[in-house]
Amino acid sequence: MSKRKETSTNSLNKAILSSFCGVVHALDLIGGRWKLLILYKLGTNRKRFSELRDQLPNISERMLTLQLKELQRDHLIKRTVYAEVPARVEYELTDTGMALSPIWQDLEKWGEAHRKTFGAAAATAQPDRLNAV
Amino acid sequence: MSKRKETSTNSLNKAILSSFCGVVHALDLIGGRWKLLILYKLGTNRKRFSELRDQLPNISERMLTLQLKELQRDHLIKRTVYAEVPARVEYELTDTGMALSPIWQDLEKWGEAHRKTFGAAAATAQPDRLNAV
DNA sequence: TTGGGAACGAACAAAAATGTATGTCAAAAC
DNA sequence: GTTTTGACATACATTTTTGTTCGTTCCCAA
Repeated sequence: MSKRKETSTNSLNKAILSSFCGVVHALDLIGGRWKLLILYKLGTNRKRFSELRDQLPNISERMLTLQLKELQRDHLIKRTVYAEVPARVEYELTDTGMALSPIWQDLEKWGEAHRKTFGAAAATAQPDRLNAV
Repeated sequence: MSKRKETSTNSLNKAILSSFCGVVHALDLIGGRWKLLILYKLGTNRKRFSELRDQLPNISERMLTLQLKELQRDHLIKRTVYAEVPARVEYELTDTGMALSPIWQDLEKWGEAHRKTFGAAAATAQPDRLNAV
């Protein structure tokens, strides 16, 4: 989120791919470690910063802040500040964010099925090196 | 893919989240810059290494190799080597990989719709800093 | 006997993502 | 006047991902 080099091949590839394929664009918006989880938590009802922090295992405040800011920038969530002291801030899904919901429900099913079939071992198992025909 | 530090908070978080939520597990498998694109290219029919390389804008051979290896490890694609000279290798989706297809078709729609609505400007626009109530 | 193409592997370098520690702000409670 | 609280900001360190360059192998064809 901070310092980037806009001219790196890395950045350029990202932009190219993102403009050329909707899926990649989508992944850009919801990718990363925490975003889908945050959206998921907000799926049912609006939550405040501290609630999210407490419900997301191990997230640091910095990460939460960054992700929320990006999600807001990309119009997936809406942020509301209440002028109280100490401040209270609430987050909720936008319509665009809600539109994702059926998709990650399917993805959830697929992911669970995959895990049940292949187990955690899949993460370390090596593929056959040669299966010639 | 190469040297990791299995004990870092980073790695641990990844593992924790992945085991606790199917969506995160799924994102683990199809995330990254190229994987969904590769799956997409293989969606219609099996392709060989060089075809993929030529059809993916700007991908390096190394990246393609790495991604293919991981996809194979995770049972999303199947690799077949023909004992010819020079070697010919073909890749195709497994059933698990195919099962993803409806999902990324929805994701594609969502991504396109998002881009049309918010445009490329979304990537640089800043959210309102304060919208007190 | 050199040269070629296909599909990689290895060493290295750059960039991006993630995590840690500490500081800020306002006003109200003590 | 010191402390407390929620929601961050800032500086910095670490880890992971992505990209670059070169080398390798196999046999056959020129």
